[in-house]
Amino acid sequence: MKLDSEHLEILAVIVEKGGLTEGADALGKSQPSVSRSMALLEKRIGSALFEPGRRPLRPTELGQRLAKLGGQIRSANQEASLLVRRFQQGHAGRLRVGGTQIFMDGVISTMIADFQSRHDDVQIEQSYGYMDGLAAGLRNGTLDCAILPMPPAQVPAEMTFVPLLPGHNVIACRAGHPLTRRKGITLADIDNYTWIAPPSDSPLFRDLQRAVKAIGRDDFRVSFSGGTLASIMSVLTGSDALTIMPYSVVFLARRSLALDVLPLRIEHPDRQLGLLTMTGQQAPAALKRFSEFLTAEFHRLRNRMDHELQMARRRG
Amino acid sequence: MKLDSEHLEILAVIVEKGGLTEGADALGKSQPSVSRSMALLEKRIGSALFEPGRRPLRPTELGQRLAKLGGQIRSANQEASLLVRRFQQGHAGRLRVGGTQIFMDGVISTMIADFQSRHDDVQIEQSYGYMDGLAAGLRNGTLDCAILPMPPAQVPAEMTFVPLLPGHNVIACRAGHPLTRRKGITLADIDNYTWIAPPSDSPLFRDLQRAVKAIGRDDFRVSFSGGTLASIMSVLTGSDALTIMPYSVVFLARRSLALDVLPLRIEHPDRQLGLLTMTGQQAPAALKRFSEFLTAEFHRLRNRMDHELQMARRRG
DNA sequence: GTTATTATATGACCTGATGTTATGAAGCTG
DNA sequence: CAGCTTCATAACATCAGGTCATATAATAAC
Repeated sequence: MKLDSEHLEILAVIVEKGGLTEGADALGKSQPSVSRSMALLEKRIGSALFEPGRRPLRPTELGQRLAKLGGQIRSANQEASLLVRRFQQGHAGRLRVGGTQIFMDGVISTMIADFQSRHDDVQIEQSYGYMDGLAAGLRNGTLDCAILPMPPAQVPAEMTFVPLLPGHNVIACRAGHPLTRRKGITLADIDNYTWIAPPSDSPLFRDLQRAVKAIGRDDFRVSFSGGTLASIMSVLTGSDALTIMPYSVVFLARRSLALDVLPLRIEHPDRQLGLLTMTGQQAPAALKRFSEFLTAEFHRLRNRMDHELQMARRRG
Repeated sequence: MKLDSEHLEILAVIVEKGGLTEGADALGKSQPSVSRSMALLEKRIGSALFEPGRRPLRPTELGQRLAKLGGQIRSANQEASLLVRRFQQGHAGRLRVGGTQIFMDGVISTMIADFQSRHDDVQIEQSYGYMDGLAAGLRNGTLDCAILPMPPAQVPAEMTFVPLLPGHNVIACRAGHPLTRRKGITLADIDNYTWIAPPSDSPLFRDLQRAVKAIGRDDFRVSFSGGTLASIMSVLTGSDALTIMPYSVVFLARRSLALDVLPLRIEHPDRQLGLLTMTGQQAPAALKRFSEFLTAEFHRLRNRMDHELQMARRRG
């Protein structure tokens, strides 16, 4: 025989509050309603839950013990309500975030760390990919959002793109690199150094090809390839090799690594680094939070980058 | 917002079984019923519990977590059902047993120990009293049963008395007492020894008075009084004092103490030691068990006492 | 791709639990 | 014993939740 959990919860409150009337109050129900629920429960189990003929209603031994179980049920139920609320407010949940490797590793991951320290119950599943894969992930529901560089004109119809930062690539090198001491850098200067290549299927790699071509060369010497950001940084700071990177990545990495940027403008399509999501789809609330958080963080990041730019101009 | 515990339980089963249809089966409900319950829950919380457009229904992150809480509720509920069943079968519960001191201490307490070793969840609250107090306790519901000597004719109308043993008192002394070596014991013989008096308000004390009077004396010397069974036994075995006691108490005590019984018949009203309960009242199931248990135990006790009587007759 | 199969959702209907207010009965208190 | 408090009951309305029949949609099979 299955008991009604609701009945047990009511019982728990009555016993806790010390009386049917007070219990009804605490439950926000009318006294007769509660009374009848208990009568029904007693009828079901065929035993008394309360000592008969006692006016401040006192539980029997059985009533007492069932009330305890009712209390367990009650607290589980309350926790469930709480959980729902937190999910809806985005304080809990799962967020599947996809993005391009270098940018995720160099910029987003520290922001995710910040985000999680404020929303400790949001579980983030990160994955890597480029535009096509990420879009597919969004479409088939295995991703909640994607962070990637994108020409605003190419945003798929059913998706929304929130730009976060201009997609500005630079040529990076170790601090103190010989080229940083030159005033005017020439083709020949650059030609003396090898390149660290980003993954060969990445847009960054194509950017590198394009940039080199724009400088007037068809090929370039690759001294290191196939690594993720961590390896690239190690090679970069430990050698005179050059690489191409989003400026934001260099900017942030400079806080802990000795890096520098060559004063050379690189041509590439007008892209924005931003957040891509499915448009109509009802998004998890945590996504909204995450999106707002990223927007704010990138706003700050931009300010800091602009500020540094001012300083650099003043200096030279 | 309060969620329906029933819904959470259903969710738990669905998630556990891996599908709505299987879950409905496991719950013994129809598939549409379960489907609608989930639809209702989703509507209430305003979020999806299952990934949309997945045929073997798969829970969302929120659904997964709520299901876990539903599982907790479910197991508490099941435990409640179990508890009720055990109560009804008398394997659990509380039994308030009252009785006369000497008899409770000397006979019933060991039986209670036996009973509890078989019904480990029955909690026994023992109290002492004599007829009037015990009857009052039964009437006002502070006692579930009483164990006491009673003349069958005096059983109150609203109560039921189950005789367990003839209320046969004897004069006890230490083993090896001088009187046990005599063939015919005379008044004068007894007069040489002092008495250990049972509590002065006990029927046993009145029995002692009556017995002494029947022998032809009006008074008797009391060397010890006011003790419970344990003290009485100590004094009895450590001195030549005599006392009056139910034979059953002496019989059982002899297993571990050096006691003997004087071959003197004591006159007293025709009483039965037995179990007194309220008649109509719906008794706790544990009481029925206890009553049956006592009946069986006393049956065995009687057989053993009879057997010893046979042996004693044969010997002398 | 089309069909078959299986899984889930929906409609129509009925029962029963639960909410309400008004009121009666019974224990507790002074 | 009077009066207060506490609980139970009656009468009624509403809605959750049970059923079966059936539609729809995802997956599997061909």
